[in-house]
Amino acid sequence: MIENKYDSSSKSSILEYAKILEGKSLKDSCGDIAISSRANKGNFGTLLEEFYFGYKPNSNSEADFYEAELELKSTPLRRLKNGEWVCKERLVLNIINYLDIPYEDFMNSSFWKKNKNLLLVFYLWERELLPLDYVIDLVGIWDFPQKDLKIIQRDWNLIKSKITSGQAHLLSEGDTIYLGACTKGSTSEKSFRKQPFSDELAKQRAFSLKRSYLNTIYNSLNGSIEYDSILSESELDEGSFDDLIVRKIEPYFSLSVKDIQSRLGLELNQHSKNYFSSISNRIIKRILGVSEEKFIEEFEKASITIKSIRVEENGRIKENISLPAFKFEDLIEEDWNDSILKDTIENKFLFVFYKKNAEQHTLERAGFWNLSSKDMDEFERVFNVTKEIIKSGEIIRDISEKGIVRNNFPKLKDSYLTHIRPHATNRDDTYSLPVPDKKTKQKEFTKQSFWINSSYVEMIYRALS
DNA sequence: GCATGATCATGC
DNA sequence: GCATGATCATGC
Repeated sequence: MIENKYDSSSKSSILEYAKILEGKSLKDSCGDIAISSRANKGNFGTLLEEFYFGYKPNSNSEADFYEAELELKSTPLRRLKNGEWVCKERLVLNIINYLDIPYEDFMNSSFWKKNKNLLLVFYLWERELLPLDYVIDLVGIWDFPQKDLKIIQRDWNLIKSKITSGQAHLLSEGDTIYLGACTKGSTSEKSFRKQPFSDELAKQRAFSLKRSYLNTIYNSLNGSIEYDSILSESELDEGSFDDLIVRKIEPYFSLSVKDIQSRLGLELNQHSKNYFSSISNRIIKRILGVSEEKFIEEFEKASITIKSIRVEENGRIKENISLPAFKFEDLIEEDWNDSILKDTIENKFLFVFYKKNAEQHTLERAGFWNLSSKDMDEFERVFNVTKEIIKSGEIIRDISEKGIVRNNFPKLKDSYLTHIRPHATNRDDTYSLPVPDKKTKQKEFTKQSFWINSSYVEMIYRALS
């Protein structure tokens, strides 16, 4: 029915035909399929392939339009509170074949063969709508820029080397910069696979472009945001991503915050209470050579967050790191794999440590860190414990005479990695509970968040020395 | 003294 | 008005 609408051997013809989708839903574009009962069930990508492009979805190792070397991918955008649209999820590409990859090179890999050129269809996801009614916002072909490709190629090699050294079960999303090895399939036993150089079963994983990277693709196809890059293409030949960036910070090691400020010509307002956190972020941006009002391209693409930590004179770290407060109602609806929490913690962090020295702090060390697969499993465990507590409605343990409310959420001692603490303006700053508390019948509870234990941060601090 | 709960300050 | 980073207060 769609024959002759485009030339499947020509990139430009396919793109031209795909572009017609912009501003419309599949129902608009394909009309008659709306009455098909099947069409109300399929997911967006399947419907797009079958009814608009007119081919059956497949799992070939070749690209979807193999003559044109073009792989079709659709991906949802979700609206933020401020009205802006952002990518909702990572872009999942082909499955990682643990048994084959040790014998592949990047350039002849199944990954590169299939995904060299992506035809991307961004659609506006809305909870209440059927896939047929999602409006297609933007269509474009993505050719990886050389600079990105260098990073992606290294990511691919890192994933390969973990598998080659019998560590497929230890793969973790945060290991890599732009290209991830994301879990694919259910978390149940059956999604475990054999790996070639170890008897341990490993979770099935697929190559994926991180959500943050996909977001910058969307923005650059749209031409909407300006980024400042910190690594040139030639620099990338001189070392790993991590090393290159830490090397840029190194000249400032052992200088006091004040000295760095005067060296960089940064205004200082010591009296402001969040002086430290704001000044530290500004310092790192300036050291990396990025103007303050712009985003760091590589950090945005890789979703790298800067964490500035103060170290006591005796080498201890007092502060736990807070994560954004969660909504009780949202958390119980989430599966770990598509949870906001996992999304927040699975990428890399740039830790910058400032050591207290007499009355001032000096920049002591810096380095990248990401949670290991074991850490991710531990977070998943604590996440699920928390979820069950909210679901059971057994939240409050007791209330002291002074009105201090003790709860049953996981505590510092319950995990080496994370605990739950209030994160609110005051006790009355609450979110509603999906199940009223059994003891007090209250329907709301003080906002809480996951915190990363200071002892874990201390461990990072020692590891980066 | 430390763990836990409560609250503050700032900036968007 | 809220998110975020930081710090204070209470009680074991």
